Amino acid sequence: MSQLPGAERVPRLREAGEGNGATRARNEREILAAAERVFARHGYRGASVQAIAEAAGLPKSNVLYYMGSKRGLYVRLLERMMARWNALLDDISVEDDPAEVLEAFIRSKMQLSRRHPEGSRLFAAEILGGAPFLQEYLRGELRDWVHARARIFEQWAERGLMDPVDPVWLIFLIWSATQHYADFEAQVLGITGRDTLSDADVEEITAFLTRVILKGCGVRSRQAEA
Amino acid sequence: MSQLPGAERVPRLREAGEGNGATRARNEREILAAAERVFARHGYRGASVQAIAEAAGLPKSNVLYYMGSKRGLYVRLLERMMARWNALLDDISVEDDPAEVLEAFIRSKMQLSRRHPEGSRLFAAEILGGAPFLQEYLRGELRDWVHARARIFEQWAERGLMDPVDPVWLIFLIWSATQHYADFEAQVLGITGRDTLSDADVEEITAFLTRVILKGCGVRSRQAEA
DNA sequence: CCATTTCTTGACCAAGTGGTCAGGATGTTT
DNA sequence: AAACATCCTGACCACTTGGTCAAGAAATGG
Repeated sequence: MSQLPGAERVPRLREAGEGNGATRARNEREILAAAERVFARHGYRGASVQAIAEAAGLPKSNVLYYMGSKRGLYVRLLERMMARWNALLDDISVEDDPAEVLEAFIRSKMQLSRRHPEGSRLFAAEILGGAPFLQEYLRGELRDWVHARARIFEQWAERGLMDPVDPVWLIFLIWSATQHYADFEAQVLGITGRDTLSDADVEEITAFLTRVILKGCGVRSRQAEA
Repeated sequence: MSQLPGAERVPRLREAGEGNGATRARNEREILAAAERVFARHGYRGASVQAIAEAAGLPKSNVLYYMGSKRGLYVRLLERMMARWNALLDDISVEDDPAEVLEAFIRSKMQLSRRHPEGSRLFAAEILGGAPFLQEYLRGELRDWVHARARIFEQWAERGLMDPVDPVWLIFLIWSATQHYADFEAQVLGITGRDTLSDADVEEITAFLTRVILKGCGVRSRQAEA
């Protein structure tokens, strides 16, 4: 009795000339992208596998076939985002120029937010909810990452290349200011009355942030040490 | 058949000496507080009336009796938060001292995030999800609020009291930097290795932000105009 | 005292949840 | 063509969802 009408088989049309295992890759990509959107928008609890499946244009069972479970899918997305994160500003040294490094930091963080706004928001939603899946990462890897860079900022300050500001607060300042344009995009667009941020806008914001933050920290640019 | 055992009436104990209508007030307060926590943590979709009821220590039906619907409850919380928002930096003029005003702005925004972290996160979750309930507010009221203040910053710049930075980006910078400590609390605590931020921490952060941002914008303090 | 209004809450409902599974479709190898 | 592995998906399951409702409990007013 519970047979839906019109449920006869409609064979999935396949883009011409991809008989190989490319289907799997394409479907996975599609699912990950769709899931990133849905999780970012509604959080872990608020997202439904059904919604993700619809966004990816696949049946729910298929999504679960590829990804195993909702939780597994979510974790995989977080890991992908963390990998992008870790690639940021990976090698700096006391010998580098503070102005260059800080500008590169601001710029690359800004571009991460711009290139992966959904991933950025996914991460934000996870933290907002108390970081149930990322506790370990925050207290481990990321903490080390921060303190390694903080140490370098301190050494720069000691050498008189910038003001002796607290380097951890400085990192948070840069994170928050750049993250803002992904996470609060709806607010930024609403207030500025645009419907997207252009490349030129992003460039302008980057320049603004670089200028204010570098000046605010008294960074002396391109000078040899005494 | 579906009768749970142990479901006999357990009369709700009532705090001594509050026979009046104080019960209603107290229950409402309890529900709003619980709902703010749950919505902040899980977003609108991810929050369940059941979870809110449990957090408030009331049966689900009672929550719905007081609040009408999940949506109504959510909207009421948003409105409460917007009211707190609007009270911020309500009257400033070109005649005021930029340094004082900007510091007051940073300080009061910081304290809003500190005093109402759940409300802050609730707001963040709403924006993160594309601001489905706040579109109008963002494009109306809040936009006007921002542009009114932006105009004043511009006039200060014209009078040489600060650098000619884009005032809207400046407001976003202050918002994001302060908001960060509520919204990303889990991250801040994880990285700094604390389990709460003390008043002293907040004071230190406020001082840091004030110093960097004011210096970064070249704000000249307490000077009469030419 | 009774009458009326306001509160309170378990039972219930249709719809949606994450996840399983059987069985057919498709692809690959021989 | 036969054999085997992989892929795909509708039907189904137990459970949760937001919301309604009726029946009773308390408070209030005369």
